[in-house]
Amino acid sequence: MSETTTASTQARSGETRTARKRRAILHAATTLFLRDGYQATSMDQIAAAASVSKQTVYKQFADKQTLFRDIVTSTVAEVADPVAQQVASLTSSGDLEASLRDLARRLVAQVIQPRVMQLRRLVIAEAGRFPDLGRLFYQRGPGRTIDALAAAFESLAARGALQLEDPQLAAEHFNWLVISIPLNQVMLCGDAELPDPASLSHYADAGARAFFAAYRPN
Amino acid sequence: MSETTTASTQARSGETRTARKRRAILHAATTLFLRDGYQATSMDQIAAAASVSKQTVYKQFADKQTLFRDIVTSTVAEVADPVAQQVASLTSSGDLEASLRDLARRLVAQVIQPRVMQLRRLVIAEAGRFPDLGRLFYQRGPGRTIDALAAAFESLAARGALQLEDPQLAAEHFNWLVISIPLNQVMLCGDAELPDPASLSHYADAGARAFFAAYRPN
Amino acid sequence: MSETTTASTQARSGETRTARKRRAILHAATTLFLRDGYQATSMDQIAAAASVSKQTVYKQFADKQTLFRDIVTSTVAEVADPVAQQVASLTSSGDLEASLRDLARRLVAQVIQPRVMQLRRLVIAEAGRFPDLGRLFYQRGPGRTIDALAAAFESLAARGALQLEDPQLAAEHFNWLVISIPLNQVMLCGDAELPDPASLSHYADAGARAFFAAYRPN
Amino acid sequence: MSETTTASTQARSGETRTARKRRAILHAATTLFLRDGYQATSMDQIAAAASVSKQTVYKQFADKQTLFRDIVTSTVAEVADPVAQQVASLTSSGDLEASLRDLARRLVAQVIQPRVMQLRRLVIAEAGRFPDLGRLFYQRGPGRTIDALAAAFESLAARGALQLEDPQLAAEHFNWLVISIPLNQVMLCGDAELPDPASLSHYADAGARAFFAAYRPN
DNA sequence: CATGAATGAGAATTCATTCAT
DNA sequence: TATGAATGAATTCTCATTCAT
Repeated sequence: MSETTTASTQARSGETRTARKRRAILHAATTLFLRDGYQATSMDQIAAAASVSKQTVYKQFADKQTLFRDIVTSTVAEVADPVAQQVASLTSSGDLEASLRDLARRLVAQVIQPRVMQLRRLVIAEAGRFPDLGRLFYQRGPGRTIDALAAAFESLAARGALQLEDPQLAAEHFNWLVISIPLNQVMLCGDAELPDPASLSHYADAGARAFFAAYRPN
Repeated sequence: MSETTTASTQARSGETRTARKRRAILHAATTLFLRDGYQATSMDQIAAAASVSKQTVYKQFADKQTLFRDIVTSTVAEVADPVAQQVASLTSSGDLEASLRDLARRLVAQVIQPRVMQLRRLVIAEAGRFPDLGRLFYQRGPGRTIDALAAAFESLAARGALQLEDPQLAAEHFNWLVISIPLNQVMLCGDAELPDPASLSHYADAGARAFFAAYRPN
Repeated sequence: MSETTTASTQARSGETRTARKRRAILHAATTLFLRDGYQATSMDQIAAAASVSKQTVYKQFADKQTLFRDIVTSTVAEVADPVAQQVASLTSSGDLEASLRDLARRLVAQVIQPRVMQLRRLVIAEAGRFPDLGRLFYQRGPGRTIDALAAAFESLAARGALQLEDPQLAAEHFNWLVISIPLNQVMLCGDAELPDPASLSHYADAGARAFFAAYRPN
Repeated sequence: MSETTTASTQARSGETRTARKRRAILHAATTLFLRDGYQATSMDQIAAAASVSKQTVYKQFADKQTLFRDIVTSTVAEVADPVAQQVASLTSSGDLEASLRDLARRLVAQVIQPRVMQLRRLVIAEAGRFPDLGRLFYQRGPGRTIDALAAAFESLAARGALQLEDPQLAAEHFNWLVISIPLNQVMLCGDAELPDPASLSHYADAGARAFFAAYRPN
């Protein structure tokens, strides 16, 4: 007799009312935190945006910090760099430089997403108060990408497709060479400064080309 | 009535009492803003830390935002990359790669300074509420460095010491190749993660080397 | 629908589910009220501690005050001084002073019980808001003991075993002489100050002895 | 040019406005805490009763606990048993029993004061949350009286005016014999039950008499 | 001018109590 | 009947800003 219809917040069948409310809270809080930051977002706003009473929020999340942690953690997981898997497809067969350019484009596209950008800003802004969240973001984001790149580069080097001594270092170089330009621009100058897709591709290509020029065999 | 001057408000030598207080306020506010951020710093704290009444603060600065702008602006100026000038010393004479390494080390040392780091974090955190400050930081910081580098690289390329098409792009590559690794680590993982000087030099050297490998003639 | 009864709410043997829940609520609330006081105990806590929904609590007890009254009343009854009955065993035969000492020890042991102590504190703390409960505690606790003592003392005096004019007054003297020292210590200094059993016996003996010295014949 | 007239809260000459406000806060808070207890008194009420803004309260007292501690501490000092000094006047010359009765009356009068009574209730009610305050009250109140009595009794015993082994114990006995009856009555049954002055004197006399009967020489 | 007080609001969190399911 | 959500207010404490002295 419960949990049917009347649906307001994209009711999913099989979801208890409580779970639905919880999701609404998470949704609202995520939006607000990402947009306005931790301190500028109030629990009142969150409750209102979720169309839920403040009590319900506090029933589900012990306090603001807990809610924040939950949100950042799950958002990190959500936007966790799926590029890592595509790195594996880097093979020595074919045109490696072209493959690197392709990978670079994906990487830039991934990192430049508004969600990811906002999350990065949020995490940097609160690094003082939530140091663990910054580390988490780093490990699941850039860290993971770099690790995957390092593994791929090592195997490419073993096959003579790249020439390098320290795969981890090369991976770092690739990563930042490719994403730093737009990343820092948007980071500091705001989303208004978001470069157009063409520029993004250009940055990606140029980064990949520079990397390959530095690390190609001979 | 003190200040032992000719009854005018403008003391001949030294500073007016007013000016001294203003400086005290700026000093205190800078410390607090950099350490705790904009929102977590209260006007009460600032007044207390400056040993000044709140009214005095409001006499000198219309409101909190104005004070914040003033502080960020002047701190940006204060830490504005002095590396730019040293870039000019890059000549084709002698070992260019060694010169690049040297420059890279200075660049890293500059960027990794706590003051600069805190300012960057602050500016990123408030990018939403003070978009102009982010832009300012970018232009006076990385922007200026990159412009100087671009000019230097162009002249080096003209003399055949480097091979490149787009000096601006090469400058960006050099800059981020050199500073991105420690920058992002500290940015996200907190000052606790600050790499030791040896690592910093290592990152600088490796960045410079990679850059030169990518952009050397032939 | 469980309870395996004749579909009525009144189970034949044992307890109704309702009754069991009621007992659980009373148990939980008693513990919490005694430990934390009236104001510091929330209905939420009570419901949680009783593993019952808040609604169930409100079904059984109109409101917090009612629940509190019920609890204090029943706890008073529960710990109601069983010493009173033992007072009757005071006879003129044998060593009266020894009997008084024995009675004194029982009295101290009774009063110093954590449950009784907490209840006394609770009742004193809320004397302003629930004046009747304080009176109730007094009558069923010290009052009853004193009345019993008065009766016993009167009969002892009639038989010449004690010398006194006002039995009620003598009873009060005995009671407080015996329990006041540890009572006030613990009351004001907290349960941490609880004297060891040896001290308690000592206080009891000394009180009884002083009483007998004051009220013995001739 | 400041601090003259306009006086609202019994302005004392030579008192700064701040000090006057501070006193108003202490006065209001004392009244409310004593009447309603710690938890039932809100900072809003206090500010309102003191005709002062909440900010002013928080400027003077870090938080509610601090204010509470200050108030209890100073109230304890204020009502600190001045009987102690009068105890010294107990001499062996003259009618000792009469002197004891006189002292007893003063003791009862002291203890039964509404202020003292309320303070005792308050301290007992909050013994769990502020254990130090209970101890403080005990030491400065009953403790001090008892110590003074013990000293006096010891000297009286040395001169043969009393017969006792343990002066401290005798002092406790005197103290509680004299004050326990009205103390516990009022404590538990509320100020409504306050015995009339005649009864109080009667209790005092009876207590003193019983004490002397128990501890008189021979 | 500069100090302390005031303002007026808003933050996080909790509570007793009552609907709706 | 019993559960979770809602209500609506209260609590402690803080803030940016402005008077009054």
